[in-house]
Amino acid sequence: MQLEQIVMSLRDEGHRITPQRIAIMDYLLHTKDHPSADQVHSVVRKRYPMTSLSTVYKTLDLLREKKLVNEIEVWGEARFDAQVDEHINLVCLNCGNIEDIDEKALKNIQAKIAKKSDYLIIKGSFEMHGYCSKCKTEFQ
Amino acid sequence: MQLEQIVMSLRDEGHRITPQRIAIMDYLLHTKDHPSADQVHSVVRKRYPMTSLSTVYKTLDLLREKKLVNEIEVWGEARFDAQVDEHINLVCLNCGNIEDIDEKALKNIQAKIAKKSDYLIIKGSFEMHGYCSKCKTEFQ
DNA sequence: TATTTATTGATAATGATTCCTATTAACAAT
DNA sequence: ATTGTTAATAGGAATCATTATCAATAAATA
Ligand SMILES: [Mn+2]
Ligand SMILES: [Mn+2]
Ligand SMILES: [Zn+2]
Ligand SMILES: [Zn+2]
Repeated sequence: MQLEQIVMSLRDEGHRITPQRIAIMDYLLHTKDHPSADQVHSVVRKRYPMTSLSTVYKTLDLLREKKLVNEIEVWGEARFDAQVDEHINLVCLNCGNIEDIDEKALKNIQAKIAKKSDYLIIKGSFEMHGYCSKCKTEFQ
Repeated sequence: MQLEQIVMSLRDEGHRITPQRIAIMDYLLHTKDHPSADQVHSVVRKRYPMTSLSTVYKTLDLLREKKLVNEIEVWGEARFDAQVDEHINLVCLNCGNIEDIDEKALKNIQAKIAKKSDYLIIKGSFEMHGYCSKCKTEFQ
């Protein structure tokens, strides 16, 4: 997804385009990190020092509503993922680094569950926890 | 797992067996709910009014360390699951109810990922979010 | 029964997130 | 280009689940 398209679709829906929103969206679109709200704030601040943490939270909310970012929780903290296609997040129990893994078998499982269960399924979230390549030696 | 076995194993490791711990373990072993710490506290209190929330938190921590309960996060709140075998938790987006689904294909996927990735995998957690049978009519 | 010390309970501290509100600024209309 | 409307922002307070602190209590063991 391109920044320009997102900007246009937001404008279409009557949202205003602000430098803060552009800065936040631009960062999310170009990082493979899965940053927390605070990390987003720190990074965006370097270029646009007038951005407040409140605004970061509200912008992330807006982007989540528009399904432009995905939100996952790690250790009681929200982490944001610009990759919105269904995938598996590998979370490092030591450093908190998150890596994406695509696994097509996921879709099959989800479809099966959706049929089997009484629930009206909206979305799935699959995480695996362990130690990343950098950390696993420390914990052998 | 039986209460008696758990009690013995805790005692073996030098932990003291208190009425509070027994009450908490007993409740978790016999419910299919996925209660929050606060819910555990409320329920246990009816039988053992001398149980504090602090103790509930500390006991849940202990049980998690011993891998006797599993912890998942829903809406920034921890929920505890006495079912520790790998399974899928269906979370209702409206009422917060959680239902278990067994899916043997999960193990295959996890094994595959463990090989494919650089991570040393410790555990997986798979959730699906939607509306339960009671709530889905309201949201059509 | 006395001793040891893990556990408890009450409450303060923490920290991520949400709420509040005066001020600012995007943008449509003039 | 200017104005008016009102969405958006900044920043500080409030919220609330969880963790930390520590004096009092009670399991375990001899
Ligand atoms: Mn991801
Ligand atoms: Mn479960
Ligand atoms: Zn790591
Ligand atoms: Zn429901």
